[in-house]
Amino acid sequence: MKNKYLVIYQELVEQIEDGEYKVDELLPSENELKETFDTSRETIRKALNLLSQNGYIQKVRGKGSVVITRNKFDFPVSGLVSFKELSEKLDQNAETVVHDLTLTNPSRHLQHQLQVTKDQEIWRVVRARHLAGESVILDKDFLIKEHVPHLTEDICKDSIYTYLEGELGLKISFAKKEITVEEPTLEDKELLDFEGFHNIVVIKNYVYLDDATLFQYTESRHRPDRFRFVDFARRHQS
Amino acid sequence: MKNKYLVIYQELVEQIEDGEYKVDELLPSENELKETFDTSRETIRKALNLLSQNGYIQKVRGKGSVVITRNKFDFPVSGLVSFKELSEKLDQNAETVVHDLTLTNPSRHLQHQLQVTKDQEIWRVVRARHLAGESVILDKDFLIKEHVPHLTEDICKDSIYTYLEGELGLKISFAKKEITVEEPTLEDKELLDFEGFHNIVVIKNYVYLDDATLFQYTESRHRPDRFRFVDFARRHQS
DNA sequence: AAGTGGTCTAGACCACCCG
DNA sequence: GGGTGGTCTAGACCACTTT
Repeated sequence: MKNKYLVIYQELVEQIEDGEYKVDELLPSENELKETFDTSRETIRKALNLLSQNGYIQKVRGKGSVVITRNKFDFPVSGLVSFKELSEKLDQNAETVVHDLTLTNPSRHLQHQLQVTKDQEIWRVVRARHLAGESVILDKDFLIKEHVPHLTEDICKDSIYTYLEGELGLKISFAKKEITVEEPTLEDKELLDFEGFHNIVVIKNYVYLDDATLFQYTESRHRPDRFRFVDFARRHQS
Repeated sequence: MKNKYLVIYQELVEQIEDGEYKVDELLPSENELKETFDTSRETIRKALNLLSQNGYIQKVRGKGSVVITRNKFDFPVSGLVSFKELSEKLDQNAETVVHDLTLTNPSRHLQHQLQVTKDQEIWRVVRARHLAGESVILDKDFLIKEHVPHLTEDICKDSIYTYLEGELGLKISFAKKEITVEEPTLEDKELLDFEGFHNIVVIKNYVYLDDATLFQYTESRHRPDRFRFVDFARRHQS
């Protein structure tokens, strides 16, 4: 509990989710909130901007902050979410099978994607994700060894992210994501239950650390029926 | 040219894109920028936060603002982009065929999606988008007549967004987007050049106005080879 | 006219990084 | 220790909506 504006943000999120402020209602004005939280208006505005960015409110000039609908199906695939968090949200029987966990030198393609030289060692992790008894997602992770000296099958079966952020204290700050639909490869057909599906959804992720260094490249290959992406785009200035 | 922080933002974007600041280099510090732009630090910070949100820089505590790579293929499909802007970016021969432009009463499904009653009239617009001579995208737009009294084929052939924002002065503020992969419908097969493709990428858009009212529901149906989505996700606080 | 959010200012203290 | 970005403050003026 440090940052005032974060505390205020969390407090307001809770109140909205508890239904204390309903959809289409107005939040108290910034001046009122300033008083109730005993702070300055700019700090209140920081908290409100967070609410706005995360899809809780829409600010309207001259009126106030309107509470808006978060879609029912609004689970946050948008942004950075690991399979572990995701399967917990979806509340399904989830299992992970590790097919490969090796140290290699990067191919030319990977050298380019990860911006490394051919002499830097790279972890290659291939995992199949099972939901409701079917193998539906193939995750291929490539991590720069320099940042991740150790990696075991147990870590990969659980969640690499949890390990990186928890044990290693690495701070992941942002990711660039590219989504395309492609023909399945032989590897896809081998490791996934494909049953007559003709395409595969490929999500390429470039993951950056807090200090702006690129350290991981991931391909997450989804059977099309098990793919859904939700995005929340706010219009900014030109 | 009004908002100081926007002017500063645009100035810095230009300098970065012109290569005055290169990838992995630091921008001048906030205090220096404060002086050069003759303003306060908070205003500089507002501009820098915009740069950060739009993927130009990564701020590192104790060091400065690092310029980061925008991928070469980084055309902004992320966020709200109309077909017109998109085809201009891609620099292809683009054409739009209007297949339907009618006023109807909403089906039960649409009543739900648009949150309207069955008595409110709705524009139904169906357009096929042609790129390089092939019909590859099917756009189905549903607009609430209350907000858009007039609509002509010419407007639809050009860009509905341009008309709404330009002529009508409507301000679009944000959209919720959902991407899935589905089986093509008969309509898809009729109106698109499908040639052996087995899936279709469906992008459902819920578009909101400045005052937080929902006014449009759109389905954009892409042939899989013509679909690509780029996202830039920043990790925020818990 | 009163109230709302949007912008801008000048100053302060802090946590962090680096030489 | 000096510089950096992160947070917070108290106050000001503006554009907009509502009564």
